[in-house]
Amino acid sequence: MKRAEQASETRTALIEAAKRLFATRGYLNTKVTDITAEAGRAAGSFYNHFAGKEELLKALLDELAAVSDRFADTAEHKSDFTDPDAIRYHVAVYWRVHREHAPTMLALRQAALVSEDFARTYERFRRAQLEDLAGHLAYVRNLPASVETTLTLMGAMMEAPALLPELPEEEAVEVTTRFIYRALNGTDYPQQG
Amino acid sequence: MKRAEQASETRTALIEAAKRLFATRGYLNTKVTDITAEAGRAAGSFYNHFAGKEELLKALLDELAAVSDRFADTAEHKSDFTDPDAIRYHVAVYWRVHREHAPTMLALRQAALVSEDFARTYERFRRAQLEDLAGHLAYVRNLPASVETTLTLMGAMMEAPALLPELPEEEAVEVTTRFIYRALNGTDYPQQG
DNA sequence: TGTACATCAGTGAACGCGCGTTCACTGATGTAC
DNA sequence: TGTACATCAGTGAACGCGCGTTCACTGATGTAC
Repeated sequence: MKRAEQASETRTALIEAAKRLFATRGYLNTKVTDITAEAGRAAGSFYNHFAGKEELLKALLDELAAVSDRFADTAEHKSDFTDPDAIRYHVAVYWRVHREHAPTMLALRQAALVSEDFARTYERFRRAQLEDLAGHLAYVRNLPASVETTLTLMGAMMEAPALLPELPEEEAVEVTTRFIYRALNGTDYPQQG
Repeated sequence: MKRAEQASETRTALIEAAKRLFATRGYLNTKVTDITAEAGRAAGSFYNHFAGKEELLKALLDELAAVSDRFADTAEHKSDFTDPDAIRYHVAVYWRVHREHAPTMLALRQAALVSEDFARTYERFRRAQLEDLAGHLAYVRNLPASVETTLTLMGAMMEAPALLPELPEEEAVEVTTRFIYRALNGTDYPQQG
């Protein structure tokens, strides 16, 4: 095997091992040596690839940023939040990104607790999230509060499908959408037809 | 000064110091020696009063439980969540308890990340919270989802005032109430009559 | 009330565990000629 | 193609820092007589 391949295989193995461990026992509870053990490498090997656990997390965040951008770009999506479909689309995308990258998100949230630096990063992610939603509220006639405040509350609700693990994905997205729709518009879904 | 007084004064000083530090730098970031330093005592003194940082947190949780019970008992409150006042009352109580005990709640959430034991405690708190709300949903005719699911979403929204630090308390409670009212009932507030 | 001893809160230096990180070493891959 | 040397990924024992926890000591309060 070529050296470069070898190195990149180990790097990937470390990242995947880290994700598995972050998902099961959390970022703060995972030691560097846990990661190397899970990846089947020697402890020292870790430092050939990352300066420390923080740097590994930064690598995970880079992955995540790439994916988010991809989503943001593609979407030729409905804008009007008086239309349930427009809300549902955003809830679904948000949920899929977060579920796919659950270990990274969880690690980021935990890292933010003990590191100013990651706290800022987390805040930046949240803001970007909200800005994406901001434009869509302009269509709504009868918001429950100011745009800024409504955004904050709505942003919190976007996490809701994660709280409903016992429901099938589609249903979790649907009830979250309906909850948000009602809160934004002050009515239930419009009659079909 | 009597011995018992002396001991209880030190104990209190340690608890108050811990709360201050938990609030500013978080539970996980606070070391036992930080607490003793903040309280102006020697490091060893801590262990005359608590077996460790965990035991101190348990003492804080006992305080919190006492307060919560007191609130639960007193309240001869409105039950019908088709009435905005009933929702507002719950949002306000929840918010006041959480704000007053913010350092404890934050510590509990952080401790839950690294300890199974505290994770269970946190879950018990959350459940108790939801059960208190459950009875009130029976009045609502047109819930956005099943009672169980609606409860979960509503429970998440109860945290909302904490996300709105720039608003005065009353306003934060009000917008949260309105958001929840709409989501539950599928209409805006009823016309005043 | 006074004296002698016991108890106990508080002290802080020292100990030791856990874990992150280093580093001398190995063996395989790459390069020069 | 072959040989000699250089480079580099990976290894794991060992080192050392940070911090939780202990413990012998001090001095003040409590108790016995």
